[in-house]
Amino acid sequence: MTTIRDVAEAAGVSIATVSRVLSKSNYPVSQDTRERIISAAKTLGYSVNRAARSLRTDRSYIIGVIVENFSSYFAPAIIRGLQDVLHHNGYFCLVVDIPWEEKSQSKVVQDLLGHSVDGFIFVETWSSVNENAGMLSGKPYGFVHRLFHEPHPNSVIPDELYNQTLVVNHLINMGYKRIGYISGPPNFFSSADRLNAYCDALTAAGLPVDDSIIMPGNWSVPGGYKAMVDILALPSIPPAVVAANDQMAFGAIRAIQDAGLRVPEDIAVVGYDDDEFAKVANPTITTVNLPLFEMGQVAATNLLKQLHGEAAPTEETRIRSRLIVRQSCGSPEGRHVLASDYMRHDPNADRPAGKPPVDLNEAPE
Amino acid sequence: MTTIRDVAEAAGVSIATVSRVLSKSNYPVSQDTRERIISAAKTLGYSVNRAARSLRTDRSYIIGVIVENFSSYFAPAIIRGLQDVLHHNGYFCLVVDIPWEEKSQSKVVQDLLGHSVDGFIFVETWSSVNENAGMLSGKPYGFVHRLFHEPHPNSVIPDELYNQTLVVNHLINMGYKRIGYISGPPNFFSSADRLNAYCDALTAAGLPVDDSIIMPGNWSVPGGYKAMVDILALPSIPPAVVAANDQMAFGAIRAIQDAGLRVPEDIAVVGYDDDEFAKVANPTITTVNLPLFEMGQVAATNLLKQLHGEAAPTEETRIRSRLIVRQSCGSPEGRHVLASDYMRHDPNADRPAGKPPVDLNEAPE
DNA sequence: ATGAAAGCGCTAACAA
DNA sequence: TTGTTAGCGCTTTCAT
Repeated sequence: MTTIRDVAEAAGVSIATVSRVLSKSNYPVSQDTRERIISAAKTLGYSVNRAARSLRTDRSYIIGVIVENFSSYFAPAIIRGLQDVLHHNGYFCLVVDIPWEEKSQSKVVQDLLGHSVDGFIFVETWSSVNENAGMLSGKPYGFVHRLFHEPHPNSVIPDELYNQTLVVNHLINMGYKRIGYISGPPNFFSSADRLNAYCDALTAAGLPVDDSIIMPGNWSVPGGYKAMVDILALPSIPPAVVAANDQMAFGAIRAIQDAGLRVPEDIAVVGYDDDEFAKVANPTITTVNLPLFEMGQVAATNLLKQLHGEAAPTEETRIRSRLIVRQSCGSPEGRHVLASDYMRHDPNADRPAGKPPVDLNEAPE
Repeated sequence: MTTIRDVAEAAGVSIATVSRVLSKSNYPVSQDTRERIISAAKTLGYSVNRAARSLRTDRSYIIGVIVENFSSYFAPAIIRGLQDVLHHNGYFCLVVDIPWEEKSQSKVVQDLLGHSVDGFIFVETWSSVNENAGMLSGKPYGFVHRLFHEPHPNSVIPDELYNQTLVVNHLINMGYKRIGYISGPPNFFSSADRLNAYCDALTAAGLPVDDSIIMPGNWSVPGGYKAMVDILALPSIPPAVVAANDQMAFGAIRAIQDAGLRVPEDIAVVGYDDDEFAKVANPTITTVNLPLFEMGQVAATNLLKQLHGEAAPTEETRIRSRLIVRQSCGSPEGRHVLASDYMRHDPNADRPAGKPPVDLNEAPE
């Protein structure tokens, strides 16, 4: 490995000067020497030894990211959002996937502190770190996609009220007067938020809230199926149903079809999340996307601000989504959005502009 | 932060002795002092400063994990497998999600080298690092789930031949004599492997290989749908079809049902991957799982061996899967496996033994 | 504007 | 078995 000494020698200056240039301190260095140093560093392929820098400055440019389970639907996109911001600011992420227990969590925090991480981000973590901020030894931290517990000022979550209103209003605007609801399980705060948004949207539109067409679900496909079966057994079936997530919408659609009815002609259905179920269901599901990537970006930005000395946020940050109109709601603009347009592993999705697309039927390179 | 000095003082010994104990060197230290040191470290909440250790030993206990896109279906499970092994051996992962370009890849490698990573693991990376191993400056490395290119001795991949044979043989054992095939796109090496396995399995069973019932697909739901439409247009429709992945099986099933036929009664269908499509399709899909977690574990184990001085593997490591019998093949043991048994975000999946299950309808804690 | 040198916390070579 | 000490590569204070 080439060190700062090699560069100094090559440029004919002292290591102090090299450090001043390469560590981007704003200490004055003459333009001439600066250029000599930079070019010497480049030709030698110099790259700073972070361990040495970290030892000296007590800053590592590493952020500890602690995740409950990043095989979850949510975590990978959130972490990509985090890294998108963090990498652009010179930080790396030590990502740790921890099991549920409290104990292993504090052990991981200890170990990360040993690595001199500059801060922590907790993704989807269920347990009570928020109450134990002390163990983070003063390092800044934040949460993304908190699922339970009280609101925490340092956390970034979806704007459930706004998002759910978006899709309920879409049905209202289409002229539906009776709209059923399949809710999430009660212990998730998002269940309550979404249900409230549904009720408020109806009320705001002058429509009555009818408890008998609000069915409890549990986020799952079969949960949606069962809830829909119950709705179909009602004396008067609502012509439109909002499911609190896409999986339940998927189950509900199947229940409707199994009963010999059509979606959206007989009953319109909408979901929430914009996950794969929404894209490949038949019909494809009108929904609202979960802004996971953006949530990660914002959480990272918040942390960066704290690292630059700003105060931590005093309120939760809520991120808004957008409506995605497909077939299941029956509205005209969604008719063309077929499942057959969807390819999950499309290597061309997210491809940076200007890059040649990958032809799935051609050998690469 | 407490340092080795504080511990030495508290235990009444020199820092060298503390280091000998706490760094787990096998240098002889009397049992008595050893215990005093350990207890002092514990009461002081001491945790080694990795930057200092790393600077001194040139080992960081950090592995650089470079991923093409870890929002993919494959990456998260692989990385969990990596971490499962790595964490148990005291290593952390610096996970970096890089865009497609060659240039950003070598920059990331540079930066990771600056962090003194002890090794590299490339997950799903498409570009040609394997040809540029030089830039890793001699650090050990390995690949997981290579998608293209020539075989690389340091890579861990699914045993495509074994796995595909597993599911084809299941159909053969059920008595099917004519079995169609929907293949993956030609540029993936797994497409060729799976197709070969299908042909070999038929031949081994004394069945003819009929090119007219082998249709090209492209991994996607609509690709499977279209391929199946073509099969259904044949003068003689095979009573069973193997799709090279679950998404295409999902599309094929829908095509069959749209044609007014039943799965599995009229046509049996099997897939490959055991992804969500296999679990929620109607009927649920008989398939073979992709051993992603295990692949991660094995790759990590291989790297660990190299770090301990063993030679790198001289052949690709191929990991075997297991057959998962569900409804779509019509075999009796799969009949009870309903989509309604499936909950994607089941917080109780993978829960360590002895841990209380999470009740989705109860508030946590 | 530049250089000399101290020292971050640790490990390991050498001394006792 | 234990202690003393050099030095890993870097940043930063103090001199010049």
